[in-house]
Amino acid sequence: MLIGEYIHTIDEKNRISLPAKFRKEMGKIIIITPGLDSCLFVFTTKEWEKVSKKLGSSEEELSFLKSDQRTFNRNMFGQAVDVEVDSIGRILIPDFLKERAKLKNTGAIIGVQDRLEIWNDKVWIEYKKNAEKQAEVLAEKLVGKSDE
Amino acid sequence: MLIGEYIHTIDEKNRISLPAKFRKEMGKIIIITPGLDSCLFVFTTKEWEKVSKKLGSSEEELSFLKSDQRTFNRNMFGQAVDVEVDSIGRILIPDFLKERAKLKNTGAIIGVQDRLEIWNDKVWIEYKKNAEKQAEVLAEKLVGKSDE
DNA sequence: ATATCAAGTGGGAAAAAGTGGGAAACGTTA
DNA sequence: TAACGTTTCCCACTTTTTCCCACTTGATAT
Repeated sequence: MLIGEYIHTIDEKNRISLPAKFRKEMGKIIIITPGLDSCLFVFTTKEWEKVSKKLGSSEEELSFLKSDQRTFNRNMFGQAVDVEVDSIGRILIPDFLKERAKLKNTGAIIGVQDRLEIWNDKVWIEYKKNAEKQAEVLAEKLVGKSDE
Repeated sequence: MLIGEYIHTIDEKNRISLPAKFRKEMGKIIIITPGLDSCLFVFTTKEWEKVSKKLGSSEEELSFLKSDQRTFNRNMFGQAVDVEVDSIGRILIPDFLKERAKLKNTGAIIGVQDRLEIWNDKVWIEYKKNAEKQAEVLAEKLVGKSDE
């Protein structure tokens, strides 16, 4: 399971180190796509197959989505790239994806269960503040459940 | 069952000793996550599996399509970390969690049934005072009127 | 009281992770 | 085909993390 948060440098060649903890699980080839909330999603090839199957399959599943999410889904396929992790664990972020997520000299790499997300680190910090508040409510449910 | 309260040092390398009484039950790998009331939750891997399963990103649906789910998952997984207990019973608290719980040089480690909590010890002391008062009030309610 | 042991704390050295950059390989264009 | 810009590969430096050893303290037993 991919968990945790790391701030890493993006160098002049658009390379960023995959945190060592994630390398084994991510494997040699990864898929980067534009994500929701102006971050990038990073999938293993295996996870990507699942995702693209589900997104592509039934119209019903898509029907309840908002229009901007539909737009996102189209982009997701069109803008997806497969990238090879280099010998010391770095990946190359194409310019158009870098711009898309407004990435600059540093980025936050987040483990979210079975995908990674890459954020502009400042945007991430801001996002987190709000997420905390919302999460507290849900967390109470969680703790309650674990006692059953 | 994990019970009791201990105040331990957090050293310059962000290490804190797991109280000896907790070590056997916690095992070799533990999961730390943000908890309620700005403390940290510490789960055994087993307990964590339960918890993360209960959240159940439902298999049929892509969890990242819903905004609330994204927020929750980012907080839940992105702010969690798995840590190995070292050979003499210490764990390492990542900076982002240390900040989140406002931990300084010492922390309170509390056994709460099947998880631990790590608090800023001063905050913990304060919290306890209130908890005591509330307990008295709640006890009276329980004994007195059956509903409000 | 002293020796012993377990628990907690601190810190140095080795190893790993992260970062930067040069040079070879590739491809494109004039 | 030569010149130029990109990309890829590899090496080297720096920082961080991990591992291990040793000291301190407090409780227990003799």
